Amino acid sequence: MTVVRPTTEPDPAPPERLLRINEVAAELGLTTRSIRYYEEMGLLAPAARSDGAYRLYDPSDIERLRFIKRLRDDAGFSLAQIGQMLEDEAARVRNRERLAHTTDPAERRVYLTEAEERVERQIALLQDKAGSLAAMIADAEARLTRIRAGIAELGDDR
Amino acid sequence: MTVVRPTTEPDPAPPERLLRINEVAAELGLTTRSIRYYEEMGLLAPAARSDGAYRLYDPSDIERLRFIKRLRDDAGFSLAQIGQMLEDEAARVRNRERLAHTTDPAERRVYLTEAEERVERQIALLQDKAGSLAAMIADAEARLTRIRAGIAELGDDR
DNA sequence: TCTAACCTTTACGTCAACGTGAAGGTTGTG
DNA sequence: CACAACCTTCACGTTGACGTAAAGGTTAGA
Repeated sequence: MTVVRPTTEPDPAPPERLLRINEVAAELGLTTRSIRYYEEMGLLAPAARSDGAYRLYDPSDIERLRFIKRLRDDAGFSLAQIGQMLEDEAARVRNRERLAHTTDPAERRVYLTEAEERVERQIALLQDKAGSLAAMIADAEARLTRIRAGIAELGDDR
Repeated sequence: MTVVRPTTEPDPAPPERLLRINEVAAELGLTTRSIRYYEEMGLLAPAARSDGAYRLYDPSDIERLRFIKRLRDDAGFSLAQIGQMLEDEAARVRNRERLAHTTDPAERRVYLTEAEERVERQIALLQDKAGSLAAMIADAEARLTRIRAGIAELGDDR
């Protein structure tokens, strides 16, 4: 697999606009308070601050927040659990810095391998939850079967 | 007060012992406070009260509580959501009475059909949640694939 | 009948996950 | 440069889901 590297860099990258907290909140359907609270709890840190200390979020922050919201709303995890799933934020920031400032394959490999392990742990937790949900569905379906058997029985001895 | 053991009577009927709140709590791994709170919130009502107003729970109450606990712990539903899933408790009590006091197939059919509908709604809600969980797992697996592709890429161009 | 171990209701305390000001600084558009 | 519309950091309020203690009644065994 050979990736073609353009010899002259015409910067095809998008403008990479940083969003302020209210824009992020509106896009994700969160409140600014929640976002700040998640930061307090160590779930994320904005990519940057403006000169006047405004929080500025990059696309990966948005992704992270979207993931947090789904964990909270869809899976029903507590923020503490989510924090464990997202793992050490400080390590993430350090890794982001290192990845941005190095082209050394060895270092990049370290970052990516750590990320791989984190995602694997996430999947394990999600699958655990999905498993117990599946068990509940199976239970409910069994009850449904019993109820329908009762109805059929009534129908038989009419 | 000697308990008669009539050798002549095979006693096919189960003892149908009613449990007090602490016995129920111990068996289910809940606190008595939680059980009383669920009652306050309208999630269940004990089958009976003793002369001295002790709460007395029958097997179907235990089943219901076990279900509540699983919805709370495994699926992460709020008590309000659980209340919706369990639907109108008063209707359940009325139906229990009616089912106990009638052998009329038509009436029994009404009770069972209502139960069927309730269980079907429960299953729908659970499957909805399971669906979004599955989507999250798929997402995570996609990210995992991307990360592994990145690692492979590093391995290739060395 | 007495007593320990239950139970009752009432009521205030706690913790997570925010909501809601207050008091003031920042941005960018006219 | 004025000013509305953002943003900042406190800091206290609220809601859900209980914990915990108080003051007293109930049960069952010795």
